[in-house]
Amino acid sequence: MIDFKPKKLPKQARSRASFDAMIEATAQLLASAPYGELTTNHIAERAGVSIGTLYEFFPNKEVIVAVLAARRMEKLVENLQAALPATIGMSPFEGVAHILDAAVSGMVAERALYHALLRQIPFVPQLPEVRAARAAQINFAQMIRVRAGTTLNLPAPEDDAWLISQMLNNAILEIVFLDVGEKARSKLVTELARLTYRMAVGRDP
Amino acid sequence: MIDFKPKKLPKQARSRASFDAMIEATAQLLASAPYGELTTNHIAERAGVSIGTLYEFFPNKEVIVAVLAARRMEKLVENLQAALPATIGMSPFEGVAHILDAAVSGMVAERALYHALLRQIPFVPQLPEVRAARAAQINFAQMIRVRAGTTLNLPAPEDDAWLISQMLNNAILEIVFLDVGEKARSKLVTELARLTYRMAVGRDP
Amino acid sequence: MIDFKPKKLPKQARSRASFDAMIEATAQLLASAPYGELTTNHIAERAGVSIGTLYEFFPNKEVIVAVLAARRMEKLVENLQAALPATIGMSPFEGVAHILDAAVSGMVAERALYHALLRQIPFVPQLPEVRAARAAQINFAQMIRVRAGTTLNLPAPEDDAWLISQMLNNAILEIVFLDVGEKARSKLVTELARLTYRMAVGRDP
Amino acid sequence: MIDFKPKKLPKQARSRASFDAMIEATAQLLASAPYGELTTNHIAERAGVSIGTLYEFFPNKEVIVAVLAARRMEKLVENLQAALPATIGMSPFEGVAHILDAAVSGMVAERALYHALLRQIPFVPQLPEVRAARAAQINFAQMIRVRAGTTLNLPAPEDDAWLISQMLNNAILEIVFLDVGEKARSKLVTELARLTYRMAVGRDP
DNA sequence: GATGAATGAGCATTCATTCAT
DNA sequence: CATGAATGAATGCTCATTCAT
Repeated sequence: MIDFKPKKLPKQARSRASFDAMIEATAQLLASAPYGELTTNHIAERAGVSIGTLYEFFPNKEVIVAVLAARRMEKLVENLQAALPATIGMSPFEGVAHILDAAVSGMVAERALYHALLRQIPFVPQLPEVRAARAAQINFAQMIRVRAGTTLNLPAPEDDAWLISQMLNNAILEIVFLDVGEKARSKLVTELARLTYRMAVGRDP
Repeated sequence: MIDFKPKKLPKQARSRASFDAMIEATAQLLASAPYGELTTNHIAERAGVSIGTLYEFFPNKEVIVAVLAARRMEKLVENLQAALPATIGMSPFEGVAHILDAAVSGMVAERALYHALLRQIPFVPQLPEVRAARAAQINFAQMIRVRAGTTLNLPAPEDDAWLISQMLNNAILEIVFLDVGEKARSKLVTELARLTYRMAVGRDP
Repeated sequence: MIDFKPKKLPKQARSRASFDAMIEATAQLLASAPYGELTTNHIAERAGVSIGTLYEFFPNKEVIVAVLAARRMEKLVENLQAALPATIGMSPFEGVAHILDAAVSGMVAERALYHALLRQIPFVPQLPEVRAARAAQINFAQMIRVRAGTTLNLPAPEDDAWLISQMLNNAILEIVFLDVGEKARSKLVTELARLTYRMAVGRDP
Repeated sequence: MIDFKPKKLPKQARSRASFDAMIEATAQLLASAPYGELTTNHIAERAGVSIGTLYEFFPNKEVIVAVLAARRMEKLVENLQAALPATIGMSPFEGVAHILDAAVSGMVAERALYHALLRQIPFVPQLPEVRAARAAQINFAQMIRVRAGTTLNLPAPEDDAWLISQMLNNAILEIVFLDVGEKARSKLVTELARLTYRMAVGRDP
């Protein structure tokens, strides 16, 4: 397996700035052109560093993308964890909606980037950070159980859980990728929560 | 927008054979290596024609891929239409399961190809034939109404239909991409049908 | 082991010209600058072909050099074989001198090239054609036996033969590399023949 | 001509250590990979100093190699001079063998390094220290005259001396480069001495 | 003295595409 | 219709060297 780790981590302030500039340059480029057009020279140019500097920090192009993906995913997970406490007093349905909204909100601002990252780059979905984020997003059982009194009703728990998590992950992405206003998106999230509740419990909330 | 049409369509038998050979060579190559490694020279070589001949038929690489995608998607739609009559006497739940199974079965044999096509190539999901196939696959309302007596129960019909279709499309793909045996896949399809029924009707079948 | 074979051999006249142009461009460049400064782009430019054409024929830089070395070495062997018949009526001493002269004469015109090839490029001495040429050059026993009546007098035949062949090969090269006139070089060749006779027979011719 | 001198010579103990570390790091690297793969960054890393420090002492890469070559050659000359006294009571043949053995023994332990230095690096053979070492090694006349009573018998003294010295130098190197045991090498040295005696005197010792 | 981040010219190599035959 | 030699812009990456700290 390939090791998706940077060559060296920046220690000094100057390095840190260059490192971040390269990551963010990559984010910008991926948001505006397909992965196939991403080149290390463009990244360096956009970041305002020389190509040599880029290779001081990253052993190859894939690692830059991997680090970028990992960063965004970690931020996403933090968002979700930050959103959890607020669900304490909510009904299961409201709780799910709240979490889904957090996931969607965390990505809409960089729709194009997430599309490139998660739908065009072969190795990104395999990255541990990406898998962790998917897992965090779709622990719907936990979301629904937050409010006691509601029992899950899954005839084939393993399969159902896997299917629902796949569907939620993809639905979240599709909602994110959609080019609509804030309000329409919000409505979709609410409906997604209701459909999720139906899938999990077998009746309307 | 780019025009994803071949330069000229083959009329004579010999041309037809070359044309098909190139399309199928592309399918083989995409099934065994990521899109980024697909080259026109390899396609021509694998197809047993010269690179010059390739450019007689196709204006550029993207069009070959687009034609391949369109072909596969059209075949998929035909599969689905062929599966419809058999659902006449079935319950809604059985009908949905039958259609979903037809969709999955139509793709498993070329899992890797469909993965490359639908998850790695930026422009493929936008192709009209691909959109048509998605639409055909997920007209779940039609599937369920096939059997009279069951009423759909969608509080926000537009949004719910869109969401369910997205989830079904992606779930079908995830099931296809999964590396498991025939039996496990079949069980997943059945469960997917149940979850779909729950989403659409609000209770178990 | 690496395969030092060209990608494809030129068949048509046009190809042949390009192929030869690249080999000879390499010879010119190696004659005027050390191996470390040899670049494929320079070779292509000097040969008047594009860099793409170069890689049509050669899989990498080393192979071009290997083909060049093989060509020169084969020519050298032909030279030696052509020089053999003339030694028939000669004394052993004269015969050796004649062969050595053929070897030296075959290289002086491209002194610098042979220096780069045989003294600076790690893999060249291992090439089969180079080894064959060394073997052909120094079969001194055969040279001396050409004239009957003279018996070799080697106390440790194996070691002595190896040592004499090494010394002859290197002496030939040193004479070739020397920047002196035709006459001085010729005198050195004659003396080398005498010393060789002494080594092999143990007395003056 | 390029000046193969270090920028500044180390005066203090600490500098001295760094200087030596860099030279010896270069020796190690050259012994394990061809000259083309030698980089200043690797030298600094292996020596445990920063790349900046390297350029405090050496103006460029070539000079490091030149200093290394000079060091080794000077050591070789010292070896030879140390070996001379022992030849006083020997026969000419024994004396030559003794000196040749000293030359060979001085290099075998670092075969690969001497090969890189003397056969792969364009400028090394031109260095004054290298030329001096070659001269010291092959003053065979002196070796043979050490023992009175033997007269050299060289018809063309100048040419013969030059030729014999070239042949000896190269034969020594070939024996050094050879991958054989101590015993076989020793036998070759003895035979080389005999052949040398034959060349110089015209008969067996 | 010493450091090491930064540089950028330059290298080997690829590949979509053209066009003379 | 078909060929395949030829193109050359562009890519990922290296490494000798500099210079602000």
